[in-house]
Amino acid sequence: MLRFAILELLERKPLSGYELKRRFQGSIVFFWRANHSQIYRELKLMEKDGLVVGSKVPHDWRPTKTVYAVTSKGREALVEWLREKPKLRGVKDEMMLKCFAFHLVPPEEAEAQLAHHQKLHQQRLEEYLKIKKQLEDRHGQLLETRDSILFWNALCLYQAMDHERMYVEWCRWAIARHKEFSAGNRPAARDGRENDSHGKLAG
Amino acid sequence: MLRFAILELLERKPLSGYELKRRFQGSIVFFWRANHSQIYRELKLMEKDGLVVGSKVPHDWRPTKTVYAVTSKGREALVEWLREKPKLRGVKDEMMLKCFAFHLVPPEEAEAQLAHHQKLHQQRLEEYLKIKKQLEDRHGQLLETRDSILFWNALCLYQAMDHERMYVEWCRWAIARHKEFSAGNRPAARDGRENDSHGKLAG
DNA sequence: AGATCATATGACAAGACTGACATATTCGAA
DNA sequence: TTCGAATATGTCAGTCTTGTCATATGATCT
Repeated sequence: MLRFAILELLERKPLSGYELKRRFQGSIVFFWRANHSQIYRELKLMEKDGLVVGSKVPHDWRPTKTVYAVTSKGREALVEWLREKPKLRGVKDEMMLKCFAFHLVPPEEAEAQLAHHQKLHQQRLEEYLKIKKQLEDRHGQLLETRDSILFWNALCLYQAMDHERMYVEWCRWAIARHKEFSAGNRPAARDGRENDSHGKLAG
Repeated sequence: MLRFAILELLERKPLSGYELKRRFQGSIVFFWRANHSQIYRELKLMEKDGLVVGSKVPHDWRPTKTVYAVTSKGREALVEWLREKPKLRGVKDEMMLKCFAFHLVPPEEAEAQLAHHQKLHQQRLEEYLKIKKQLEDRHGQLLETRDSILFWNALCLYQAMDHERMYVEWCRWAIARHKEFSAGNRPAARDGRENDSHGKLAG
């Protein structure tokens, strides 16, 4: 899995392990991440498998780096993988796992955790918006591009933003429901429910 | 991580490894999953750590099973974990990782994959709706419950549904954008964009 | 009679991932 | 001049996770 993420980036431009790590930050982080120890190890394995070749690039100052480029074998492996039907993999979400047992903690704490999580996702959303803005400044309206790399990149970015937005909204909604629950209110909130997301969507 | 998922379920009711696996299917699958080999191994480790105790329960027919119950130490560990602030973990999404490099495959194939993925998420959403319906048949309107276990359960279920809905919508939207892109259209679609999710939300 | 399904448990290999430790250089700031 | 930050690379231990193979039993279907 990780090796395909690496191949995708190297296919655009040969990079060293360190540069690769930085590229992850700016694009693939949306849906994949890895730390440097993982990346360096994987690069060596991939070289052994003939998917990439490394070449040493000396520097005046700074340590010599090894820049990796995709081989034709690597490119084939990447395309082959891209054409496979992806299977639907399960979500793993620590916050939700906790939420599932929040009846075991004091209600204020549960609510504080929801609020905290909302903030984290909000922040992440804002980072993504910043990245979007940068791309737009450089390339204009993303969806009007003729560049297929940029086009798919944009779709991915939108997906990542949708995800964060959904999460933020859910947190907000959950906190409101929880307040009602704690107060023991039933009917007062009912009229309002038609106007929030779950009133519309959950039917 | 897995051990807390297990503790959450055992805290409600002592279960054998096999039953635990089945419980995962019905509730925690929304945001965590594990196969049986993982569960059995973890249960043994947890018993060694004193978080659970197993007791053999013989059967007339069927092999004897070992039912595990949470110890007070296990319960403490669970609550302690629940009260920690959860850190925001990165998403890992194979489909999106592929999407990022879809410029390398023929456009029809990319689109077919999006459509296929949309269907998978649609199906998952329908499963969740079925589960929701079952819960409602048994307990009435979920958000009006006085049962805190059920309440949090419902919030989690709604989150899972929101997630699937978001994904389905994004796939639909992405396919439409991609058709425009392939056709080389720019302006024709512009008026319509104000009415779809990204016209509204991405600003 | 034979096949298959559901219950019930486990071993094992391989891969993925985290986090801490370790090292070396150069630049710029305090 | 000392400190930290950025560049650049690696090891290692331990954990988590996946997937496959293996083994039983009894029930039910054909």
